[in-house]
Amino acid sequence: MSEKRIRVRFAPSPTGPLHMGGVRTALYSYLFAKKHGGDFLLRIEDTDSNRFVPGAEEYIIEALKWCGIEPNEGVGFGDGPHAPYRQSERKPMYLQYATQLVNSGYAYMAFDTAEEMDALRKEAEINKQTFSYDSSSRAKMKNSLSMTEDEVKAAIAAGIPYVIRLKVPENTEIVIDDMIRGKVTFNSSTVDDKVLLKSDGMPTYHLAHIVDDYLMKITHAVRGEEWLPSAPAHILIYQFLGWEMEMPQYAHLPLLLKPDGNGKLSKRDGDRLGFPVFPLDWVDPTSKEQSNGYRERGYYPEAFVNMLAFLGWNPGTEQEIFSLEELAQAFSFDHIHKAGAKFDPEKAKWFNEQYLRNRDENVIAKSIRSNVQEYFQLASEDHRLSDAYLEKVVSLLKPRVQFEFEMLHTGNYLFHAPRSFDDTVIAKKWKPKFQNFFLELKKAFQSLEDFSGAEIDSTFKNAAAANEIKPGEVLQLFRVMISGQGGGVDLMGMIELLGKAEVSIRIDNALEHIVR
RNA sequence: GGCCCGUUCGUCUAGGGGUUAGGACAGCAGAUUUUCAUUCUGUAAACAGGGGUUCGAUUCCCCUACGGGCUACCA
Repeated sequence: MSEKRIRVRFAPSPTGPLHMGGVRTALYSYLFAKKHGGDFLLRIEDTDSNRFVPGAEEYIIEALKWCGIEPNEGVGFGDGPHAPYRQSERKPMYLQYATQLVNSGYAYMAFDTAEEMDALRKEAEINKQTFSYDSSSRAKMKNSLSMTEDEVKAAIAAGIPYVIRLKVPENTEIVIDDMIRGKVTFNSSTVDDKVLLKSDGMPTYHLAHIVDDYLMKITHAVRGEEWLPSAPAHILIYQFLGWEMEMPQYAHLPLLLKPDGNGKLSKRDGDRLGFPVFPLDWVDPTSKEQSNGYRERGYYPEAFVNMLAFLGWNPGTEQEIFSLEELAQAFSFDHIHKAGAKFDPEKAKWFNEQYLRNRDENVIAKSIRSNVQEYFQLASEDHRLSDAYLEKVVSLLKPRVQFEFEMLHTGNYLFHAPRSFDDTVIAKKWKPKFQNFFLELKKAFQSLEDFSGAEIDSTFKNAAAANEIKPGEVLQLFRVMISGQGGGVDLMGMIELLGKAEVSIRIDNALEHIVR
């Protein structure tokens, strides 16, 4: 094996927001590079000006940053020795290699118009066939192979637009050694003469990614399975350019499938089933259509990345929670599952829950403070915004939620007195004699010096005994009086947190509601 | 249609010629929590089908079925 430094690139097209499948491709590329102490770079493949979407490139960069999948080279990450990293800015380089291929007889110029091509495709369709521009048909087409030298010169002189096509040989075996699938064999007769350079002078993906991978000294090319059918053409290009020894190793990743039914995961599935398909929120600049992001839906980036890593890969052990560094240590293409993975939104939530549980209470408290203030409209000096108060809130609520933002509405009664009461509980449990009990309890609370959970608990039990009441009779009732709800966080903990004064007020309020 | 890839519990997956086919999510049941949630315990649940090869195939080979991808001057 060579001692070449491992270099892996992520090369998306700025045609819209980065799909979670794209993030996974970036993640695996990144992990592989990190595992081997190599480089990870971001290249923007913007060779199709028609599909360019403003803001998409910025979105890609921001999404990678949010995930912690940071390239050490490339667009948005300080460029590097192989700048520029945007293909539109590398246009002259591609022409050079396309010309080289034509001159060496491995490619040719084709003058066929879009209309002519469409007509041929339609005709083939009628006969239930597919038109293919290849060794079987190119002699009948208008190209530098079928035309005389003079005709070609005349066409160029007349300014007739042309493309450069790869001249794929007939009936030869092409084998690709994929890192995930092993050896895959194709017959060159099933590969069409792909366009290498478009009539506007821009390269297609086929030429561009190869020139760039070669120039940027890429050692491993990770991409989606949808590229496997064109891989033989890519191998041919490497051979024809004389770069066979420098060809990166390809890894074709399985696809991400929709949770229900069949087919690959799309934005529509997210809308339909209510889960995000993109890392960040996105608004389409022309249609104004909105797409939900994991970030805005309250996912921790660590949880999102961890979840994504396990969609098609496993560490070979039973450990499921991995930091990015641990993932990089454990990662290997050997453990990538070959079949597509159906995405499970429930498991995604579970991952977030795990990260929430493991997060320090004071960290969460700091994180939710401004949201709490806004949500409950608290003055900034309100004691409920203090570290101490918020940390207790978090410790009470943490086992009950999967996302930080859920704490606000799940635990709303920790921030304000109940505005309504669960009357079904009251109707079922209330007895007139309880009124006196709760008044006594309130007094007992007020005389308590140490208003702590244990003290509160024993005070409660003593008061009940004094009134010949079993604690079970009034416990849920008490909860409803304090929180308005029949269920919720630990009652004594809640009372301790709320404090003497607030609890007294709430008892009075509740009594007024019940007895009135 | 053609070419290519794939197929283990509902889902993500481990395993790999001889296993009680393991784990996780979701489900169900019980314990604990005088609530709910948490936690714990238990439980149900899978090798697509057919042929080979073999003493023995879920595992290797072939065929079929099913699923997916590609079949653009898009990536």
